[in-house]
Amino acid sequence: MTITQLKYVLAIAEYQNFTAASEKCFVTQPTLSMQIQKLEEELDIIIFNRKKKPIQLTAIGEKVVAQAKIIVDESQRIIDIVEQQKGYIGGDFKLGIIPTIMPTLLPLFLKVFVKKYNKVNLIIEELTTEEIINKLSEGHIDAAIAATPLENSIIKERVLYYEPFVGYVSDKHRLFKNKKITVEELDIDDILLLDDGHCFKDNILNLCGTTANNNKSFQLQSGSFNTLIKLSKEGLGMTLLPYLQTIDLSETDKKHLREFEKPVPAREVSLIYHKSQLKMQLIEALKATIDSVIRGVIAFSDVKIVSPLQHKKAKF
Amino acid sequence: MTITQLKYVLAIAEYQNFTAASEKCFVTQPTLSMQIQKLEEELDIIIFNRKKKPIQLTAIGEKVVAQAKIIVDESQRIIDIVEQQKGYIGGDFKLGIIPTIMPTLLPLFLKVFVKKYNKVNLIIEELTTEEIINKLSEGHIDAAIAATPLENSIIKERVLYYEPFVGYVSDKHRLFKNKKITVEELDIDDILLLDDGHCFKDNILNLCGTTANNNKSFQLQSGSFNTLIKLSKEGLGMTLLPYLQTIDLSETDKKHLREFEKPVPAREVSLIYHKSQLKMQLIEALKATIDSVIRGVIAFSDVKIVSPLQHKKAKF
DNA sequence: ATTATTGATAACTTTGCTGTATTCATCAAA
DNA sequence: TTTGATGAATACAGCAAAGTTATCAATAAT
Repeated sequence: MTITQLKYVLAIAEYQNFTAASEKCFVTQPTLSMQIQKLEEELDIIIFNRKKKPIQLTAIGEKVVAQAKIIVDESQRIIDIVEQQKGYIGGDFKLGIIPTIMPTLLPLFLKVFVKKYNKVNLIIEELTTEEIINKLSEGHIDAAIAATPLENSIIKERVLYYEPFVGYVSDKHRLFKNKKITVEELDIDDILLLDDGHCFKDNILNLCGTTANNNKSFQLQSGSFNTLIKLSKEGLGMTLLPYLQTIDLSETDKKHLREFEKPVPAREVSLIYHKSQLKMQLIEALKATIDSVIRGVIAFSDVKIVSPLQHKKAKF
Repeated sequence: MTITQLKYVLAIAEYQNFTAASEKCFVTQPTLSMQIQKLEEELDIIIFNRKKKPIQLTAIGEKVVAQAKIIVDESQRIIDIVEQQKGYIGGDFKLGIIPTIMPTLLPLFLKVFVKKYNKVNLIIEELTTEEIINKLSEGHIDAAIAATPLENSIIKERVLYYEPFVGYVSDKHRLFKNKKITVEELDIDDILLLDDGHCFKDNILNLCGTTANNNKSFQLQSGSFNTLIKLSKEGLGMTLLPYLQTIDLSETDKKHLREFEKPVPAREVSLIYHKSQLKMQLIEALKATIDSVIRGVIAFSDVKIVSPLQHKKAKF
């Protein structure tokens, strides 16, 4: 049994296809066939049921794959440990970021980070929370930035900051006259929301304690806050923005912003990574960088955390 | 990096000698030299300091060895998992037992166990608690039976039974007239003890709350309970026996036994194994066997646990 | 100074992984 | 039923890498 064989097993289990897996492993398909056969013979078991299309794991195959993941992870870690000891911060670092954080947070830390850690090849991908969870567990990304808590046992979370929600209210809106707004004054039916799939939408639904928005006069969802702001100006309702989205608005737009009364509802934004804690020194370096830049932008204050998990309020 | 290389690293780290390690790995010494060099080159570190005699681990070598242990353990486990899934209970099983348990417990379960699990090649070794801890952590034995708790973080414990202490009192002794005895009546200075190194001796010292026995009129220690009994008969004091030692005594000897008042002081006897939980199915099988035979011999009752750790009373 | 011990090196053998080419099995469509 | 497409297994050759034997070099012990 070799680590290479175990990596092959994991690749095949993931792609459910020898040929596709072989490409990802940078070997030919017969190589995989042979190595899997050897491993199956050595352990005297059958890992894959090739009869089914696509190929399936046998019951025992499932267990072998689970253990193989541990072994491969731990063997990756030995390199990690060595580099940490050498004090070297470098190599590829794949980071996923959810769409509602990406455009506002990235400009804040990117320049600082790549300058400080110029040996790191940072690869950033915009992903939904769901995609992030999948890619983290498969090891396709090393870490991600998302709204938390996720309550996922394979993922570890390190809180970066709490980002308050801010109301954007058109001058025709009933709340425009108020200097500050409260959660109780919100009416889910006149709040413009992002597309399904954005966890920021779920944040707001949770904030309002609503599960569905059936009794709305129109159904209109957008993937961009700019669109929501424009629609709001047209008098189609108000919207809620995460704080970082508001700092670059024009002065005229800023007149439409309404902060919440304390405790201000906020989302928790965290750096998340696989529990196996690979690339920890890179993750620590990234967290330190973001911590340092965010300190000048968001002041910690009296906030009330709203969970991104659908229909669930965060316990705090 | 291969699992084989990591095994070589572990062997060399353990024996601090390439030649000795090579024998244990069933390869020649140059093989080890070359493979270690390859690994060191791949990781771009030096694992062993060959200048010193015997060879020493470098700082980073220590970390690599620790991680290598994890990887090798986990890769061993994959075989374990497969066999468990196949429902196969077999293979070598190396069991250590402390001297004060060995002669009394072994006859109780050995026959039953080897008959039921005839595919298992049981290898039993009489070892002190200290030797057991060393051998367990090095992986030289799979499990052991000893007095617990040990409070060792790499060792897991499964309690088998609580074995009461029983006094053996000669007819000239001041306690002979009593039907039952109490801890308070004991005088450490007239109790005959086993050799140093036997944890049963430490049990008794803890029981009496004594750290040393300086003010004794004579120094006489033995490695066998039979000797202690004989000396006791000579009027040289009383002694304490673990319950299982008493059931095979002659009828005359039994007249000298004095049970304790409840709560009866007792030692906790456990099946212990490495926290990595290799060979779990065998360990479970052994525990089940011992559980079944011990039930007819020791009735659980009101006991007070005495710790085997020197100068430390067990919290319960 | 001599001998013993022990790790490194060199030359050579053997094992076995990998790639190319091909075959085989399965399933779906004609 | 035949045919074609897809995807895994097989055959075989080439080569990289692990292993062995023999020997050297360095250090420690007598």
